[in-house]
Amino acid sequence: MRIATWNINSITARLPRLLGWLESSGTDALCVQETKCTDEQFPYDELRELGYEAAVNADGRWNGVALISRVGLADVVKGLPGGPDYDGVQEPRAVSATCGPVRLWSVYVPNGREVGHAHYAYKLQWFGALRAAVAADAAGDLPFAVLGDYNVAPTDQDVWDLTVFEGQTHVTAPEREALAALRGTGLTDVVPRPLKYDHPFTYWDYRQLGFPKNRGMRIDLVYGNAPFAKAVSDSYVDREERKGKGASDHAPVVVDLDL
DNA sequence: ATGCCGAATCCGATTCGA
Repeated sequence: MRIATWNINSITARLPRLLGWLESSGTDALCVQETKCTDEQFPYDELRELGYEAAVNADGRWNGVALISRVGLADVVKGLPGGPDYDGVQEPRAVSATCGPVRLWSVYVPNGREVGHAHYAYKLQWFGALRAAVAADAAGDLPFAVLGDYNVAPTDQDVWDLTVFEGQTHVTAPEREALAALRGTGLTDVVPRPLKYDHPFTYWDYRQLGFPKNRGMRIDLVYGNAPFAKAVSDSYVDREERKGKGASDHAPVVVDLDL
């Protein structure tokens, strides 16, 4: 089966591309982030016409995640159990479900904004809650993976120029330690192959020719447990989807599984 | 050609993103 994760930066603005990409890629289950819509605005009907059902956790103009599947959606959980509030609100940043033989999470980790900002503390708290919530499944015998926009570059090689990010979020030690702690539950970073250049960036800023100059970051990650990682036959970043007018600033990360 | 930021919202300046 083929699964993927994609920060689509508004499912409304991206709907033609989303529908076209689902068909052309033959993806069975897709994790999406930044739907930027309410549940009422979510394009359930258009997806159903292509044979997909969706589990959605979205409440308006910011954030929002979904699982889109044509191989089943069972035991849906909306939200991050035990997750922290921000400004007194539980933001829609997680949804999980069992899609055929594999249990998947779609996550949109808080950005953090600036080191020392309340949003940065919230980001680290959110990682702690995620670790606790997935620990049992990560150590389990069934294929399991947490996919999404982690808003952290795991290594120095995962940003196009480290000097640009000095003192910024996404590369700090506490954020990387939070990722390492998450892996410590039994998850492996399934690193995709790039379709061009030497590093599998997944995000390129819209501004200043970020994509043509390959000024990217690898922040969209697939963290799978041992049964999941063992089943991976291929993985790549579909940078073709980042091209042209009407692209998201993130490209889909595709994973093929012998399941 | 991969091309100089884009999306949602109290309709247009503001907020957010990484």
